[in-house]
Amino acid sequence: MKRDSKLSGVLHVLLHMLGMKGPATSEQLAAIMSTNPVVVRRIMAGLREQGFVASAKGHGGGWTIACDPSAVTLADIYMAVGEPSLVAMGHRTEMPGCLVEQSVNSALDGAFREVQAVFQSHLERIALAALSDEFNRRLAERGQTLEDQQHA
Amino acid sequence: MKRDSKLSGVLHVLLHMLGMKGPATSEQLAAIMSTNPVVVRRIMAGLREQGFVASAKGHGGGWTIACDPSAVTLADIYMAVGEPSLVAMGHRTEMPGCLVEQSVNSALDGAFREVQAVFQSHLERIALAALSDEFNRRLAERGQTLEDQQHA
DNA sequence: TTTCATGCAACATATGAAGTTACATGAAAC
DNA sequence: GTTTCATGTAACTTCATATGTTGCATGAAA
Repeated sequence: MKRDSKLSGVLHVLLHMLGMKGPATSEQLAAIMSTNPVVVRRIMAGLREQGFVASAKGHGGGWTIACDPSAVTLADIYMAVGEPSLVAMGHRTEMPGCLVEQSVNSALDGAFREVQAVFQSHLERIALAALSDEFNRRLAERGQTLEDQQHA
Repeated sequence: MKRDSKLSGVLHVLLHMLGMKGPATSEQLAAIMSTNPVVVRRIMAGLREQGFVASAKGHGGGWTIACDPSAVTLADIYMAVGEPSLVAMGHRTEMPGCLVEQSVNSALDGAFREVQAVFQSHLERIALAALSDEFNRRLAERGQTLEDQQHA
């Protein structure tokens, strides 16, 4: 299965934005993620709807953080990017008339539901600010500056 | 992402086999799963390697259960079909030189690892026989016979 | 009014699971 | 022993879908 990397991508972008002063354009963010500006806008649209970031058109426009990073968790971001399904496994048919398949599906669905709940509760425990702190710890460990990373 | 349904499919097949007397051909099992005999053989190959089923060529050949269903868990079957990744999410790049991405990846990987462990431990708690019992309970509830289901 | 930026729809590409075809191998029936 | 039936497997095709791309509309600042 092709894995969904929206959450990974948007977190990457957000952490970079936390280390920048002014607004960042989609083009700048796309360069950081090695992708296309349109992809950035697409992913950020969900965050804008939830008020985590703001966007501005025209000269000097771009994206800015519009929330308190210590009050927003990875679970919030996950939901903002559309809650892409964590689970890569599924059923052969979704409407089984076969009782065997019903038994199998209900057993597996139980596991899938548990797993999805564990995942979201794990993400709830991590604030954006905590991720940012973790990054700064790594930065200090290497003796690098923030600037070094904006172009990595 | 296209979801992997090997585990769901093979469990469906195994439960049907538990309710059959003689060997079942790939063609019969494929009919039950509404798929192609080759797909059945491909999935069953892993189970044969682990000794959970046996196969025989020629007249009267086919697949038979070769294990004690109460001693084999869904986790065993999951491993036998190749441990397809449970997680449908991933990273943008697997070898990030960027420290931001490293921080993001390590946070998400933590969640993914936890989730995968929870999943497998959930499966370990369900024996094949338990699934089969569950099926028979549903069957009785409906007042049907096993035969009805072999053709559903 | 020109330039820069987002907003968004429509289309293109790439990846991987599942389906399919073709043929080799080997066992039972005759 | 040869015909029939079944698995074993490689190679190829199909299909779903995440991501990438193009094109154009909208609106703000210079």
